[in-house]
Amino acid sequence: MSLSQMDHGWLWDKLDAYLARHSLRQTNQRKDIVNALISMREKHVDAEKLHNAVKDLGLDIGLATIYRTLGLLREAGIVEQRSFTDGRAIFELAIPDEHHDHLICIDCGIVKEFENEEIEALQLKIANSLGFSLSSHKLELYARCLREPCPNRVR
Amino acid sequence: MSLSQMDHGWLWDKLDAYLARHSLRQTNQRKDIVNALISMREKHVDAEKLHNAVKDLGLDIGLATIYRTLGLLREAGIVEQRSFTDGRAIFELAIPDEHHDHLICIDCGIVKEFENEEIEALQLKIANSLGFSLSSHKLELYARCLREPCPNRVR
DNA sequence: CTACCTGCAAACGTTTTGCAGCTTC
DNA sequence: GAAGCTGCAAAACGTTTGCAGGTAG
Repeated sequence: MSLSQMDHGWLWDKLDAYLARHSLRQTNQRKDIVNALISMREKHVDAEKLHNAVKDLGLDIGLATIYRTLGLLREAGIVEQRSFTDGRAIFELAIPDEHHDHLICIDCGIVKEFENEEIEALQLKIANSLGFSLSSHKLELYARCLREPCPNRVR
Repeated sequence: MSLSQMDHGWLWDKLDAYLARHSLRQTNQRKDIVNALISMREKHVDAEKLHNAVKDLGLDIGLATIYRTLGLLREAGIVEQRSFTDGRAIFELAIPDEHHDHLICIDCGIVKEFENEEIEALQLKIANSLGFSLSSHKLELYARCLREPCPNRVR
C-alpha cells in the first residue's frame, strides 16, 4: 500500500465497500483515477483537470471513464459535487467529519473554506420549521478582498 | 402604464437607468420579455419557460434574445441567476430588500423560500474575519419532507 | 463464462455566437 | 447614419450514452 493510500485509508475502505455492495468491479482505471485525485494539489477539481492529472501520471484513460468514475465516487460518498459560478461540475474529497462551506473571491476566483457550527444549527432549525428534514446544503459566499487590488488576482 | 408595470415600478426604473447608463436601446422585445417575466406565476424560471411564456402572449421572440435579455437583466440587478440541482440556469426577480434563500425538496423538487437574519449576520462576520467584504451569497438547503410520502411529489 | 467496464465517437441539452438585415436614437 | 439589436442557424460547452471489444470475478 502506497503512502497516499495509507493517508486515505477511509477512502479505499469506503470504495471497496461500495463496490462490493453493488457487485461492481475493482479496475485499474478506478484505482488510478482515485490515486490521481488524491495526489492533486487543488482540492476543487473538474473532470478535465482530473483527466489531465491522470495523463500526467502517464496513464491513458478516456474522459468518459473519468466522468463515470466521478459519478461512482459521488454515489459512494467519497467526493462531493458542487458547481460554483460557471457551468461545470466541481468535485472535492468528502473527508469524513470535515464539512465546510466556501467563500469565493469575485475578483480572482480563489476559494477559501470555512466552518460555522452556528449556521449549521440554524439550517437544521429552519428546515424543521418548514416541515422538512435536512439532507444537505450548499452555502457559498461571494466576496471581494478588503485589500485593493485583490492580492490573489492573476489576470 | 399597465397594472403590472405599476406594481413593478422599481424594475422599470432600474432597467431604464441601466440602459441609459450603458447607451443601450429600449426595444419592444426587451419590454415584452420583462412583461412576460412579471406576469409569470412561477417565481423560478429558466430561459425555455420564459420563452414559452412569451409565446403564450402571442409574441414571437427568438430564444437567443431571451438569453441575451436575461443576461442584461442580471447585469442590471433586476434578476438573480441560480442553478439548483440540474445544469440549467434559473432566474428570479431580485425584488429590492426582499432577499431570501431556498429549501429544495429532494423528493419532488418543490422550492420553499425562507429568510433568516441570524444567518445573514453570521455570513457577514465570516467574510470579514477571512479578510473579505461580502458581496452576495447562495444558500440552498436540500431536504426531505417529514411526512412520507412527500405530499408534493408529482411523479 | 457472465456480468461488468472501457474507449471511442456520436449524441445530448443548454447556452453562446457570427452574420445579415432591421431598429433605435 | 452610426451603433445597437434581432432572428436564425450553427457552434460551443460540459456531460452522457450506444456500442463493440476487453477484463474481473
